[in-house]
Amino acid sequence: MARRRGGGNRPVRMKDVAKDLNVSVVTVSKVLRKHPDISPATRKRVLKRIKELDYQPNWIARSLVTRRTYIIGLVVPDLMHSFFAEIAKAIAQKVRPKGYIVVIANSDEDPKSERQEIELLLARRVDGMIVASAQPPGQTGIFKRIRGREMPFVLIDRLFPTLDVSYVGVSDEAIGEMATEHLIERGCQWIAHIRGHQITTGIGRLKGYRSALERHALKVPDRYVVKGGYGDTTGYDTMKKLLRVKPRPDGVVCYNDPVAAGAIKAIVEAGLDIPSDIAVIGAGNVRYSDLLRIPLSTVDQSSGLIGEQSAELLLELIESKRRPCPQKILLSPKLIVRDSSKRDGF
Amino acid sequence: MARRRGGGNRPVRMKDVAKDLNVSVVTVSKVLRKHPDISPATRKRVLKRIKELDYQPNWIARSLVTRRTYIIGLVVPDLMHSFFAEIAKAIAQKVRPKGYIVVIANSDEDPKSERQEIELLLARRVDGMIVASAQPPGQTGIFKRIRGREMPFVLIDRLFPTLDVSYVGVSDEAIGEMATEHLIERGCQWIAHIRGHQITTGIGRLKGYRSALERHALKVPDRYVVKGGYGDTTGYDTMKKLLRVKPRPDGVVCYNDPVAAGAIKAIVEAGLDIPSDIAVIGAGNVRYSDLLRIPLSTVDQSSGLIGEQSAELLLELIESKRRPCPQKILLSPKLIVRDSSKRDGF
DNA sequence: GGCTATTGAGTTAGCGTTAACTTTAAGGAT
DNA sequence: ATCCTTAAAGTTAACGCTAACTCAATAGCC
Repeated sequence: MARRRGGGNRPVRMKDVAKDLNVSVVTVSKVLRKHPDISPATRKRVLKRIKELDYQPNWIARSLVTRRTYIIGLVVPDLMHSFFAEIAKAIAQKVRPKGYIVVIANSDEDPKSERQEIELLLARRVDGMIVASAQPPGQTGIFKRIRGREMPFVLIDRLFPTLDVSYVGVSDEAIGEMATEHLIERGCQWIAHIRGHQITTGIGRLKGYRSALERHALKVPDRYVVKGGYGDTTGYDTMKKLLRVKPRPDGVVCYNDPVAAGAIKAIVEAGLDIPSDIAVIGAGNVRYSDLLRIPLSTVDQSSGLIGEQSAELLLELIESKRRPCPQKILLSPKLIVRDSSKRDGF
Repeated sequence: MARRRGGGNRPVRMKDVAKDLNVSVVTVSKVLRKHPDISPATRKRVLKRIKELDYQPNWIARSLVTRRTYIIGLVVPDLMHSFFAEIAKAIAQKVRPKGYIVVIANSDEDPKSERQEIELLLARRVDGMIVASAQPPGQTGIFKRIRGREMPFVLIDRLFPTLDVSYVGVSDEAIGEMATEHLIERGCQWIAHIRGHQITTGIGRLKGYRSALERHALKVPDRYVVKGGYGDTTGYDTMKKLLRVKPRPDGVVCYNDPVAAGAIKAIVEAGLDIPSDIAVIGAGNVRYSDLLRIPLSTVDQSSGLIGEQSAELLLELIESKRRPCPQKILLSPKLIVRDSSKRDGF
């Protein structure tokens, strides 16, 4: 009994292509998959008919059989941060030629919401995932769950050292060190640090900040290190607090560029000059960083490269039969000096 | 004959849940779909077993039967423009509770690449699409194709007036008018305009710019209107050209904020003061706009609202049996005055 | 008590494709 | 002529799920 829902003209199926050609569905399927079975003559006939009917293979049906969705999940903490937007773009560009599409999930820096997003992607049976995680350092449960499902995945930006998984990012310690080192060279003595939350990147950069100070035998009390968030508003608020610390800081290493942008606003509003009173440096080399009130010195994390490399790694994990060993790729940060730190050294 | 590929422990299926419970697969399916057939007792037993086995329904198989993918395609010209990133975020947030995921495709402002992305989404049989199109005004072929496929879709940001489709955005003419009007009020006489390319938004804003000038009986020669691109670099270059126009413009209406940011850079580099020498206004109220070198006046396009509304519209199109009529929603722009235009009027 | 609803299941038949196997016909070697 | 190989198809049975239908048992009614 023909059972046909909805009145509309349904999409063309292989069956339709095969019918007037007097070939079987399998023949059409084989043509599409470039199976060597088919003779050039038949292939040509089939291809012609496919074009005539504007046939497009049904990915869903195909997925059901092959167990491949050709969907890649990307989980980021904040798509509006151009750092992640650029990564997303690079990933999509990299995987597109191979037929993959990218689903982007936002966690809003919330560990729980991130876990939900990941669960959803698991349920959707994506072929692999790339995750910039907002989980606190110890919390690796969700990653173990991903691995339990035998789902290929690559972590980016935020490293979980105890976990043996593929990773692409820059060394956060190097970032913190490079930024701090730069301010020291520029003659800053009382260098403050607006740090991120308890996630790995925040800790790494703090560590780098400390080790740079130590190497130069600079003693800076703990009150110069304050917790900020990830955005400009928190950067603004935190900087205001820092301005009351005595002696006043003459340099600030910010967790990232948005925070730095907020900090700059606070400093300018206080009537102070950047960089002569206070030098500022951020991280991430966010778009517009050089268009800010005071062009912002920053440490570049080469987001495009992170996207590309992670996509490459993931594709390898997905497409190779024998799962390759997890690989950790550490890219090196790059110092970009703009006005916000351009002051004479000693 | 059992035919089982790959050694691994395959995901749990309905069959597995049903087996030791002595119920049929359909019963399990009905429980999951909240079908009223099932008694509370059976439902409970099934739910318990589902949890025990950590069963997750297979979306692919479900899609094949229901002809619904619960995937929504979003096509934007540039994900790195925070205007679009915010829209993307808002859309994802809106549709997530209903079980949809969002696939983001970047067209890079290239009409051809946009068409390819749309074709891909069609082939993937997404449930609906939201498109901020980069097609030139006349080119509506691709939209007709989408409609031919009976695929629900909503245009955003860029309107194609000749097309009878759903749309959400702000009136570009209103944007251009509001921005220009503002500069006139602030006493600018020689107001230049850096316009976008030949896409609808560019034309609309130009029109608004012209009608505002007209209403105030201001005669501004055509050489004050120059074509820019969409980004800061082109804004920078174009502004440099504008600075050589005599008499020098004392106000610039920029196509969008990135262009304005570039223009600001050029003006400042030329040793001129903003806003006393030249007032600048952009459009889009991009993140960081108030953190720019000179905090940028702008016309807000309420990107979040665009995302929300378009998602709502699309869901209606998808979920209602009888396709509702195309609806055009025009949001009103909002003037945001910051330093770049804060000068005394006449 | 016989007849008709109602409840709570189960049966059957796909959805559109592919993997694995089978078939047919032609060609070549012996 | 017989056997074996190969090329070029076709057949069959899933993939995991749901829609539509069927069925049995209980309940309700006069």
